[in-house]
Amino acid sequence: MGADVYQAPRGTVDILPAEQAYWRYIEQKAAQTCQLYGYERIDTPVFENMNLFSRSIGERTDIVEKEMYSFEDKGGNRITLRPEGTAPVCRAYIENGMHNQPQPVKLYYSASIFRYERPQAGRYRQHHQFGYEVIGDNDPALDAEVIDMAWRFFESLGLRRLKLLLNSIGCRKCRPDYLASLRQYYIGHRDELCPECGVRLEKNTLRLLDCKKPLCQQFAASAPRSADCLCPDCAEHFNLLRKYLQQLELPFSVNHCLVRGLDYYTRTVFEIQPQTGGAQSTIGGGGRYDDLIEGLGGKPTPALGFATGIERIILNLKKQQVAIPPIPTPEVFIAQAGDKVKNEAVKLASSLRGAGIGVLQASSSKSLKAQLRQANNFSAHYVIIIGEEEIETGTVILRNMTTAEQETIALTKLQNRLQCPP
RNA sequence: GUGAGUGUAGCCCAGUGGUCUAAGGCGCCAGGUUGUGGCCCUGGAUAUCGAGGGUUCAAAUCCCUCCACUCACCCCA
Repeated sequence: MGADVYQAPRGTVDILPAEQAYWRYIEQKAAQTCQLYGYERIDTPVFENMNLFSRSIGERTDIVEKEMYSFEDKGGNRITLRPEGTAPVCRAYIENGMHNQPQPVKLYYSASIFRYERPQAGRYRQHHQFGYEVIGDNDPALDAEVIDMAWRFFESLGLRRLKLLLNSIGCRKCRPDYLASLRQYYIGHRDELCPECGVRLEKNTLRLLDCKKPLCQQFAASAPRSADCLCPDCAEHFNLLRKYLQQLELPFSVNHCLVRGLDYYTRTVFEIQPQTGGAQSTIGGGGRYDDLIEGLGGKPTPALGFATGIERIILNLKKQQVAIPPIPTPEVFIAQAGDKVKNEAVKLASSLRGAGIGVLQASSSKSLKAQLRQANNFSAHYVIIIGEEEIETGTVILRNMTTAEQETIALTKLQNRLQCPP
């Protein structure tokens, strides 16, 4: 690479003006949805102490083992750029004594997430997640609400043809027994598994279930199912959740191979995916993490949440050709005829802006023809033409760029005319 | 981290060893008479052909290394 060629680091992108309409659209829908369900926004630091993530996500997950951006700062602290959003929110909940607030506490965030991965479409080293957490209540109706909210959010964006996958992976009481029987089952097929699954068998038994190799999928299909091995409390919780989801007419399907990559999940896990899509198709997912807050040093506190990747949402909005409202630009353009009137043009622009009217100014060196072309390129609806003749009579020419009609109008009436067009 | 593909102006792309001091389209800029856009016409600017090195009389075209992107694995949003 040339010594003086600068490019954005691998896996990062500039979000250019042309893309911003998507971001603003999603941001706005997210905030609306959150308000509808009673969530308040929280912003946590971009970096945290490393052990917050290794303890919460799981020491032996891929995220912690090989994907974190970690470094030592000048004070010798082990720092990590946040690789997910839930643990920081839980840390903030504990640190700020939010258990003293009325429970549950409902928080949402929209934040940059950092993971050192090999970039692909829909996968970046810096990406953005919108997520929300409801902390301090174990009511399965809240699980249903969290899922319903995610679904409603995607619908409000105009995304269609999504599918909702659901599973329950039990709690610390019943999961060990389930994992033991799963392990037992897979040990019986050890020699037939793919090499990766051989490793998973030792390292992360649950993940055996979502291997994509056809043969491994056959084993997964007849493997013991977590939902069949729940303790009475978890079974009741899962039953109620499904009942509520049916009430809400959410088209979920229980997928017993659905497990998630972070260790803190308990009971409910779910994912939302487009019906067609490549490898990184999941646009959002979440679940319950009833032990996480306690694990981070808080009081035992049930909680659950959801997160979605903005870049993947945009990918799908484009794929489904959803029309996005454009970001408004100034409607008025001031052109000047002759260079002696620049002073007046500058004053006029400022006074209109002071009245809340968006204004662009023409480049003074351009011909009037070029200024009009410039106005057209910027999609101005009105062009104000100001020249020496106009200044003498205290008027301007107001040209409507859509109808190509124009009139001479007194300067004193201009503002009113632009604010209340006939 | 593994495997495969790709990389020519702001964008889309032609070009597979000499006629390439690189073609076309979009976009941009300017003109088509004196103070008026969009269509049309004419003209113009913009490319160290991803970077570095090598082979050759000759390289955008062949080889090597690196960088980036895309796809799959892996993982996940």
